[in-house]
Amino acid sequence: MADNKPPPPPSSSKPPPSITLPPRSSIENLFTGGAGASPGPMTLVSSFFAENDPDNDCRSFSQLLAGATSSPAAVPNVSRGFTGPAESMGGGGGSGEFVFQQSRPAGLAVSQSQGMFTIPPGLSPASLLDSPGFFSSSQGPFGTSHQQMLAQITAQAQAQGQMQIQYPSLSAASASSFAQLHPHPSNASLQQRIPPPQPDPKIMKESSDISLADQRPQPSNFTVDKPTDDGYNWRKYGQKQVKGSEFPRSYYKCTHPNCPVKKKVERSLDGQITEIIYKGQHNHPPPSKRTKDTGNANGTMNPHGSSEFGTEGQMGNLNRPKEGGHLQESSQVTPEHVSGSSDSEEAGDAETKADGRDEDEPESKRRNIEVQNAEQASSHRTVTEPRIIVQTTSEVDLLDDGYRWRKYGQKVVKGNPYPRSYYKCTTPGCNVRKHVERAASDPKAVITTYEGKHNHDVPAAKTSSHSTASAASQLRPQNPVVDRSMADRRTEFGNNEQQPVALLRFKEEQIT
DNA sequence: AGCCTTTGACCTTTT
DNA sequence: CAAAAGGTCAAAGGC
Repeated sequence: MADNKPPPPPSSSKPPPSITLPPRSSIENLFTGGAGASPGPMTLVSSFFAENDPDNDCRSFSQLLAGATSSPAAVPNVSRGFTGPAESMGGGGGSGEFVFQQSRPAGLAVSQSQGMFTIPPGLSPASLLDSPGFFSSSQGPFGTSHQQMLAQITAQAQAQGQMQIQYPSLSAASASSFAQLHPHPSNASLQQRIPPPQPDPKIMKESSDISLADQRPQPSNFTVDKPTDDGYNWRKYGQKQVKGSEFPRSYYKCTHPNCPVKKKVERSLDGQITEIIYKGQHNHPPPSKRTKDTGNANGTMNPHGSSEFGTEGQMGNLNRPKEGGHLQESSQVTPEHVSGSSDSEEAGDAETKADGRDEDEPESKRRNIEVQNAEQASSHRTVTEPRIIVQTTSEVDLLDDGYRWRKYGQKVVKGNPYPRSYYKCTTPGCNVRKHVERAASDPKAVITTYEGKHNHDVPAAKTSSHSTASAASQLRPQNPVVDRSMADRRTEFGNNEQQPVALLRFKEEQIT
């Protein structure tokens, strides 16, 4: 503590960064709850989805997507965008319960206020990490993308001030693959930075049911000694057993003087990082010569990079000048995220306020917490609750969740030229379904809604592969839609030009 | 010597 | 207002 003295209690003064959805009327509507009360996670979700229209689910998503992706310009405000809603989110209104077919959004992992990214159990982290092709060709252009993605994710986390990355059960595999992919020190940084590949404990718990756990690779692969090694230097200042989690949570602070950034890391018993939550933004560049860190990353993957990205506005200066083109690219590519996510809680306080975000800080934070709690709570093994994932462009690859899907329907939703498609898990006995919808405004933006929980492991990769590729390939889904979207994204990445604004992906899972 | 981790206690926030 | 949970402090010890 002495090191940095974060202003007052972090929690109180810092507003949670939020991922933002562009302030769209529709979105607002969604959130408009009415009551001003701070919405609980559920409420949040409910609000999120609540709509009058019977089709609302669809529309909501579409709208959301539209809002999210539609105007890049909007993106920058995203964070704030949510703010509005957040306030209005009150929930109440609708509170209603959002009913998505049978599912109820219970645990919403949306980080509206904070930027929380949750990768639902069904989703393979691998997908995250790997993009079809990306991983396999880790060094190829796509590889870069992949890295960028990782960096972005991490960055967003930082940028947003608070990020939660959860990895689904699959993650293990992916993680391992990931590790394999990045055996080198330089890569190591990635691993460390992206400890994420590890399965979310919560999810794991939940999913343990799912059994993906079985597939978990040896933690050793991705287990990072220092979960915290993300390019910055951290000092552990506490550890505690958190109630909803069977795993202890460790608290880290950036050792850089005056840097308010904190990080909470949860690890499974085997040492795998199950969850990392960043708070605040670094107000300094990552230690270039991280002695400790293994290679940190060549700048390319700096996690901070992420922060940098994210913080662009705030930390713009710090932005990494050259993190290999990758970073820049990514940063460029995802300014939106950044901006959107950029809000950070602590670090960003001042900035945040400056942004205008503010005011709700406490609330937002609270909300964040709620959301998290909700997740945790929901994450119990009992059920998989629906999760909403907000992804940024870079995360597009996430669409690939590693499972095999068969399209069984398609429908055109009003207001959206793109049909949304219905898929069923092809595994016998598995009733999981998934709905994929593209944003009207941006076909690249895809909302995926999952229903049910897989009762089986992720199908092995059809093609085999090597380590690196393998993971990716394994996870790679065969979902056409996914592929398409991914393809699109890839294209984008390849071009580095498109910067999709924000890709929102909503995933919902429910246990029967 | 410096830095980091560990860990029990204390403080803050939430319910 | 009280209890519970989360988060932080700070001394002690290790590397």
